[in-house]
Amino acid sequence: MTSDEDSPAERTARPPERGRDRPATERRILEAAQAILTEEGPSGFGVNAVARAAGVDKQLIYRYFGGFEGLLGALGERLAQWWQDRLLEGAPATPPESYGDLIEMLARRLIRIMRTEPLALQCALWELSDTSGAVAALAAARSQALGAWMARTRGTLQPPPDVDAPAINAMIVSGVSYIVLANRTSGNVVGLATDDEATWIRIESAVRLLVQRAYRVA
Amino acid sequence: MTSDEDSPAERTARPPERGRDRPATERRILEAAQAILTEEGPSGFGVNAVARAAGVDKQLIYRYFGGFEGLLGALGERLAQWWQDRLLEGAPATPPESYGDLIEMLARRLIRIMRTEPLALQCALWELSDTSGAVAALAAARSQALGAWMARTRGTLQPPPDVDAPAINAMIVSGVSYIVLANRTSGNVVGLATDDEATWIRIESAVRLLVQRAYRVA
DNA sequence: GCCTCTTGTCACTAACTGGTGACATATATA
DNA sequence: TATATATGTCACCAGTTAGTGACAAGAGGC
Repeated sequence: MTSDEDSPAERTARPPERGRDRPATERRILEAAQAILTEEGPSGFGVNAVARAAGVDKQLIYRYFGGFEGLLGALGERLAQWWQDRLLEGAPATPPESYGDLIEMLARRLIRIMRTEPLALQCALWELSDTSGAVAALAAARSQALGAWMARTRGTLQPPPDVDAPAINAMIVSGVSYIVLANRTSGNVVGLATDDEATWIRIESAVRLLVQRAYRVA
Repeated sequence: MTSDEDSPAERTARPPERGRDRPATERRILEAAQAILTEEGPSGFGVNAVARAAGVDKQLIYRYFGGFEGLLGALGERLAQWWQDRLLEGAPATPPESYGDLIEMLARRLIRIMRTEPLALQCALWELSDTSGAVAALAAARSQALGAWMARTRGTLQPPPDVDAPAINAMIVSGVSYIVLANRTSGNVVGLATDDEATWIRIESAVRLLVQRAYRVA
């Protein structure tokens, strides 16, 4: 209980080292946020963790982004671009010959991205678990990226008129997403050993069979 | 700072009210755990919350179940039975006429359960998000229940020999699961407005089309 | 040189988590 | 009836979270 415990002059506030630069700091924070989400997942994502990873005081998150929600919004914009890049990279997109080919290509790309990019997995997982609606921006980003890829690649291809293409496509995309998600934690999805690489070839074949038979004109 | 603040004789330990009965208490705890999981979901599930809901000190959870993991194990056994009951209830299971009919029936039952039972949703969500492996018991319970229903209902039906039935079925079950899960938080899955009741009819039709075309002998 | 705004850091609160040791009391046993 | 054990409660621990108010110091305008 000496008098020095509350002597106000002792606050030295270690000098900020790297010069003061708000845009750079905001970028650092966003990059740290993306890294945290990638490596720790939604449950590890928070103001404290992001600030710690960015090497910055969390107060700045409140000042620059308006708190948790604002940070999520900014991250959403960043991830929208990220999704577009991931979808477009890889094979040079040889034009599909049928609507079924188009959806099959989409499914293959989705499998590749979700299996190789942890960030994609964590985003999907976050969208499923969040109830506050704050993560809606992330879901919108991915949905928009998928739509853009479709519009860009489909050309003039049309599904057979008697098939409910949106519903079929939702089932395909959802099925792929769920299998990859479940593989992250269990290695056995619905009786399929997803830790075996051969299983993924079977899954791609199953997708091919489902899509081609669904969209074949009867 | 009077002397009564640490006088040891003041610990009165309010009388336990309801008589001491370990089996009953264990049941109370498990019921509370199930209720918490149903209403709050995985993120709200914890020793403190369960003890609070059960009106019991959390110390008993450690004594009777050996902590968090043990509680999960016991809850898993309870939920295995729960899944079997949910799968068997409802329509009296008119025997399917084809393997496709069988899978279609399974998908319909799964949609009904996941849409009407929050507990089913939260279980699926928990399985996807847990990384510690502690929730594996829950996944095993559901998987086993699905398998039992299949074995019980399929009779002698066989899929066409040239189709990879396990992979196809995994895609169907996964697709249905993901769509219902995503509907919980967003109301718009992959461009489908899942908050509209008519959409679910479209989804069931899509499942029917996918399954019947996949399992029709070519 | 002085003054103001911005950038950054520190220190704290209140609430929560999983987990543990000590205590009180009802019940069964000797 | 005395004693041991099982059951239940309380109080705390160290660690975490989201969020806020106060302070220090660089940067630019006058």
